[in-house]
This record gives sequence, structure tokens and C-alpha cells, in this order.
Amino acid sequence: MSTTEICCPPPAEPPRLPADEETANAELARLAKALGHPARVAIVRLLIRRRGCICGEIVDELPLAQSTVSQHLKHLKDAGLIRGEVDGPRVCYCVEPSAIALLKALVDTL
Amino acid sequence: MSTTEICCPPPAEPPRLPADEETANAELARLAKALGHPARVAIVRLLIRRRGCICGEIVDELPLAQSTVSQHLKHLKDAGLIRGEVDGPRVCYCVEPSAIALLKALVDTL
DNA sequence: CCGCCTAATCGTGTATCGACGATGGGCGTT
DNA sequence: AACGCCCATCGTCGATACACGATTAGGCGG
Repeated sequence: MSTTEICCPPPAEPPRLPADEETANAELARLAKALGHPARVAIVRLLIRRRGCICGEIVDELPLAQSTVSQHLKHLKDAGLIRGEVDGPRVCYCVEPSAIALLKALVDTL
Repeated sequence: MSTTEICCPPPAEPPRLPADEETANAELARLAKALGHPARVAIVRLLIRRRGCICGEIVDELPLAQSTVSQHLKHLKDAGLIRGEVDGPRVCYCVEPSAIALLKALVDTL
């Protein structure tokens, strides 16, 4: 395996909106809450920009302590917005395209 | 004035995205945070559905106490997502179309 | 095997959220 | 003038968020 391979192949499947409105509200609220912090928006944008994945580079890019960044990453991962894969000693994060697509679709229903 | 007039004429101006990315992140985080609760999503949807405006009807629609709903309305108003106008003894809320448009535009930049 | 590097987790402190009941203020109605 | 309705605000409480330093866990390299 080459070391520069893409660790997170995005399957970009079209989002399926929840039929039930209450579920849709809860889903949108979940995703929105995960983006409800500037640092997390910055992380998502960073992960999108570098199509590949990063790990501790995020810490270098943000004016936050390593543990704080790790917390934000956990938030985003719990919300399903990003994915993290262990690659040897480091961890490779990337966005979950379907989650982003779902967010966009849900926001568009407003 | 008729009692059924539209209290919140939406000016629907096209959103101007912040040029600075950091500002855009903060703006998106603010709006997302405001939507980061199912009840607030439900309120926004309710206000959109009934193009006109409502007030205490929201309380009837949600399984929450009046004061709690008022708090959520305050959140949404502080975030600029909704507007509230006093109309006699009752208060008339409606969405701020430009804010919704801005949110959609910001999410689309992801 | 031992140390190193990376990242997650723990523990802490402060601040904010979310919910409620109770209180207060503004405006019609009687 | 007094009452009643509608809504905002206050005060409170437990839960959660946010930030940090310190510690732990887990691979890799020497």
C-alpha cells in the first residue's frame, strides 16, 4: 500500500431524507449542533479542502490544545460528520460525504 | 388594519457571504447552533409553513412549557433567524428569510 | 525491550443550555 | 379602574459544553 493513498474513499451516495418530520427535525438538530462551534466548522472545512485526510495537522491549524481538538473531533465523529481511521501511529480523519449531503438536503427543506 | 394581515413582509434579499473565512465559520456556527435543538427546528419549520406569523400557537404545538418556548424563541431571535413584532396583546413571529438564505448559502460552501 | 511519537482519555473548573414554575408588565375588555 | 390575557423575564436546578493540563494507550523505530 502506498503511504499517500486515500484513506477515506467517499461513496457519495444520495441522501435519503427521513419521511417523518420529527425525525428530520432531530436529525437536522443533531447535525446543526455538531456544527455549532466555529472550531468544528473550521475542522470540517479543513477536511474538505484537503481531500485526503489529516490528523494532528488540525491541531497545528487551530489555536487550541491537542486535547480540545480531539474533543471536537469526537463530537463530529459522534454526529457522523467525519470518519477516523487508524493508520499506524497516526489517525486519519476525513469528512463523511453522505452526512454533509444529508445536512445540505435537510437545510434545503427549510 | 385587518387582523389577518401579514405582519412580517419578507424582503428576501440575496445573501452576501462573508469574504473572510473565519467570519463565515463563526456565522455558520452561530446559525447552526441556533438550529441545534429539535424544538427550535420545529419552530422554524412551523413559522415557514404558516407563511403568516403566530405567537402562542407555537406553545400549543410543542410539548413544552410557555417559558421554555419563549426561551427558544429568544435564542432564534438572537441568532437573527426569526423576527418578532408586537401586535396588540400578542406577539407575531416569523422567519427572517435572509437569514435562512444565508444559512443555506453557508452550508452550500461546505 | 525500551523509548518515542501520536492521539485519546481523564479530571477539573467555568460557562452555558434546557427545562420548569413563578413573577411581572403591556394592552384590551369589561 | 380593575380585571384578564399573552408573553417575557427571573430564579433555580441538573445536565452538558468547552477549554486546558496531565495521564494513558498503542504502534514503530532503534
